Amino acid sequence: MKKVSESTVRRLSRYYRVLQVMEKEGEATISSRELAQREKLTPAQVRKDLSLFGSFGTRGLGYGVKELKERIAQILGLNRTWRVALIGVGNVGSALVSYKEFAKQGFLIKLLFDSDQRKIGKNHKGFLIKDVGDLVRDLKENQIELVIIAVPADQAQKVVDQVVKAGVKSILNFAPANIKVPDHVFLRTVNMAMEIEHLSFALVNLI
Amino acid sequence: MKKVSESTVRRLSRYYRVLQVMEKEGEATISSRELAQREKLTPAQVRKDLSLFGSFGTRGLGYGVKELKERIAQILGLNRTWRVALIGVGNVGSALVSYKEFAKQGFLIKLLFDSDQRKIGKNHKGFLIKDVGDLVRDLKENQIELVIIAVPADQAQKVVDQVVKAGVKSILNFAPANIKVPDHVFLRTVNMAMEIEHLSFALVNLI
DNA sequence: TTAGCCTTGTGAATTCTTTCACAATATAGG
DNA sequence: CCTATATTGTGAAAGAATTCACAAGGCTAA
Repeated sequence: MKKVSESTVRRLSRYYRVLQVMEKEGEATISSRELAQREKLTPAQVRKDLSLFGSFGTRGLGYGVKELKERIAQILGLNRTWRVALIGVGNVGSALVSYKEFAKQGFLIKLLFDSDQRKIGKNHKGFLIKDVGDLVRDLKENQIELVIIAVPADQAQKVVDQVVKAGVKSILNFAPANIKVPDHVFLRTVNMAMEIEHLSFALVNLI
Repeated sequence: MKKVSESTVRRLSRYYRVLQVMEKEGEATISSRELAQREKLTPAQVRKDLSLFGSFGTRGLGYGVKELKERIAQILGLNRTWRVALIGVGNVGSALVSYKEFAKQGFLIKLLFDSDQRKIGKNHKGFLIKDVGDLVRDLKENQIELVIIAVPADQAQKVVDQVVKAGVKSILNFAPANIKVPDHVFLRTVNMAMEIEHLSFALVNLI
């Protein structure tokens, strides 16, 4: 398979959302033109992206909504469930536990961790909060595949090191910190301050 | 000024964070090599990015940490404060109110809105929650420049329309919805499900 | 069946981004 | 002052992503 760029993966996610809506609306097919329109892209871009994974359109007609949706789900790994642990039950962590979209796409939160003795052992939205001290053991025992980090910035690296030690290969980090991981681990950091900085740049420079 | 790409702005945010750390560590200068190393980029990339905005390094020596930090702050619009309103005091909204990084970079939350009658009028972390029905009036009266949307997906477009009507030019959206805004409004959507989908793609395809 | 449309899939062209490579210039030490 | 070393700033080269443009194929309706 040709190299799939970051931007292509990002767009696949967007196509997937459009297709979910289209399916609900009862549409049987969608053309690259329409898909592009909905996401403010070019039809050629859509076709190029999809062509990386094979050719599943019909000339003259477009793509089967259901079929294309299934295919993208398969590409993105959404046609299965993932065992997720969330570390840090503060404001952000707490919001993420309730975030419906995760479960909808098959990301099932199985474990919650915190380091605060007052939280450990308590029930939070149906989950027992576990001690971050037992992280390595518990992640392994529960075959966690994916971890979400929502701890304060100054604890993030230490926690990530434990997560890596437990053999987890994929980490989504919400701590505003510069985390280092070995090459074989895939880390994505979401920094909300960076997003808002982009907006202020736009306000200052573009508008 | 030459066109500044999305990726460049994103990297400027990252440089800014490194420089904050460097300044605290008491470093007076930093070279493009060191800055690149810390962010896993190439020195040429760093220099190209900075050169878009002028030349403020010294050959043979590097960049003055304090000076460069100030300069990037100015470019990104962080050398001032912004008046921010947050709409939707649910799980995500609530987390964002407490998110320290915003205030640290000068994004000051001035108003909170919700549509839930049980929340309106109540105090939330020191803010009076206002009625989303009065959005247009209150945003104008309080000279809000930047709005953060954290309402459920199905209400997002309606709320954004009001925000645009109030003359706000910059919107940060956390609702998992496809929002449309006029060309003169700058919208950024953070979709946490998309971020985690990237991780599952990596797990399925790359690792 | 044929004419008229429409839409995919994809090489080629174009545009955008990153990296290279080096002249220009600063510092440090003798 | 001179030499060795470091580092910027930037055209040019290379590489990546996007868009163009069109042949190939399929649908509809008479």
